[in-house]
Amino acid sequence: MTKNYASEISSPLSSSHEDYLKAIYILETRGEQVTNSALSEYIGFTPASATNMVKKLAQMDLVIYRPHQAVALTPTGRRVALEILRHHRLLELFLHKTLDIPWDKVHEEAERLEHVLSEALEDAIAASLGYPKVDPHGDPIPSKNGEISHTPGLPLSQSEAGRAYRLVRVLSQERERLAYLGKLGLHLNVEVFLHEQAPFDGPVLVEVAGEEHALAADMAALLQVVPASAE
Amino acid sequence: MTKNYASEISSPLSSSHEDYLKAIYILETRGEQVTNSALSEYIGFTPASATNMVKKLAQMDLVIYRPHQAVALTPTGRRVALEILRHHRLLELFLHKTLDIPWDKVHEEAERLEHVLSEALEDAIAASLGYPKVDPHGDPIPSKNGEISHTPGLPLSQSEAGRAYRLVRVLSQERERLAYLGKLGLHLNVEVFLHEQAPFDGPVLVEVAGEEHALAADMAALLQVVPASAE
DNA sequence: GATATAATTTAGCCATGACTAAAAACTACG
DNA sequence: CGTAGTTTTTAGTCATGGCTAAATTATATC
Repeated sequence: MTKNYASEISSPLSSSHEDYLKAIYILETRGEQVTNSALSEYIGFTPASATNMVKKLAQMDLVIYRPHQAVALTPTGRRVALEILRHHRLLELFLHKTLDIPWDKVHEEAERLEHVLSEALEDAIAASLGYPKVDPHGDPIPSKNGEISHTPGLPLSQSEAGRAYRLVRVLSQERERLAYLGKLGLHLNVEVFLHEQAPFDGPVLVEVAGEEHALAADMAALLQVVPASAE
Repeated sequence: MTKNYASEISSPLSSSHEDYLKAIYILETRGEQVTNSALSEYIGFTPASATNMVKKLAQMDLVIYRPHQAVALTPTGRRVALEILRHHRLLELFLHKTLDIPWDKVHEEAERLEHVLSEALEDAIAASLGYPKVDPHGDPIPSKNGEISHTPGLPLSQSEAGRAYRLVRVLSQERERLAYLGKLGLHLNVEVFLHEQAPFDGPVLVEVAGEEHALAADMAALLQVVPASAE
């Protein structure tokens, strides 16, 4: 299991370590405080287990932990998290483009593969895809040295009606949700026309590839779009 | 970690379980008795650890274990071993053909990936490669229902001099050895002309792509060839 | 067939990373 | 500002799968 972590890391990290760091990273980017309960709920283990692991990560200088406080990644911890995220998103795109795995299935596959991806394989995959910037859901792929771009786009639910947009990101990894969107033709980079946004968080009427569909408001909130005219 | 094991298997298997079963399978195919020491040496753990695991595998009806006797796979155990071997060899070929990973590096990569390959991914890979029969070293790929073919071919070291042969299999996974062979142009299916086999296990003089090379006898013994004229 | 040597197994230890249950510490409200 | 309720931590358990050291069993030789 060849790893690429910042050379500062002494002990090798298990998949568990990596999963926790990735989870903390993702929760951090949501802007919320990474409380113990948020973390434990996200990773699907008990709060006691989360505390336990967080303390270990703190000993390795991957997170900053003060009892009863929100956890935070250290720079090194963030590097590790971003490397795993890079693995994950490169794998998602690779599986999608090279093996035609549908976008609603790539997440769970990548979830397991990301921990056993060598440096060499990561590079080969990135090269074979032409050093891509986003995965099949529009999530940005961190660069090899831990930089990550901000994807532009606003929620469809907050966009002006009567205009055309391009779908640039879907903020969900849920299989059923993605499968549903896919069936409507709502793939990445597809053009959608926003007919109407019903008030009081009512359904959103969109047209995709000539067909009209009504989307639940919270579904539309997950669809990040840019005006279709833009570039 | 979606698994494909014969439905008879109750508890899920860890990578360790799978590694042991694969090791036992490989040792069995070598014809030798799978003693505890042979097994422990092959997998690189202590004999005590091997005994321990073999007893667990016996409880799961994956191997037959009688103290102080050679271990043997049960039909179910063989199915599991063959499935992992299928994963391994499909992955080797996939990495080699799709990502241009050299044949001397694919083994160690596949070694980690084979345990986290889902059924769906296995199928997708097999399909994308056109349901191949052998991996980049000429090792046969077990079929989905656990059949495995016998590769024809005889050791180059035992072949008649003055004739042309085609390399159909290399019986080694050692990185350096494979890298060396690759440098000489000795890849799978390449044509070689056997000039001379020096007596008393002396070097073997071969011609590959116009160049002549002297191979150590034990190296030549690992090269399985068929007469070049054959089909 | 006794005994030396080699192989195998047993017994017991350790780290990992999950868990439950109970204790402790925060928060918020009356 | 004290107490109820929630969150977090602690303490201790368990299974896993390595390990070492010691006991046992097989084997092989005289």
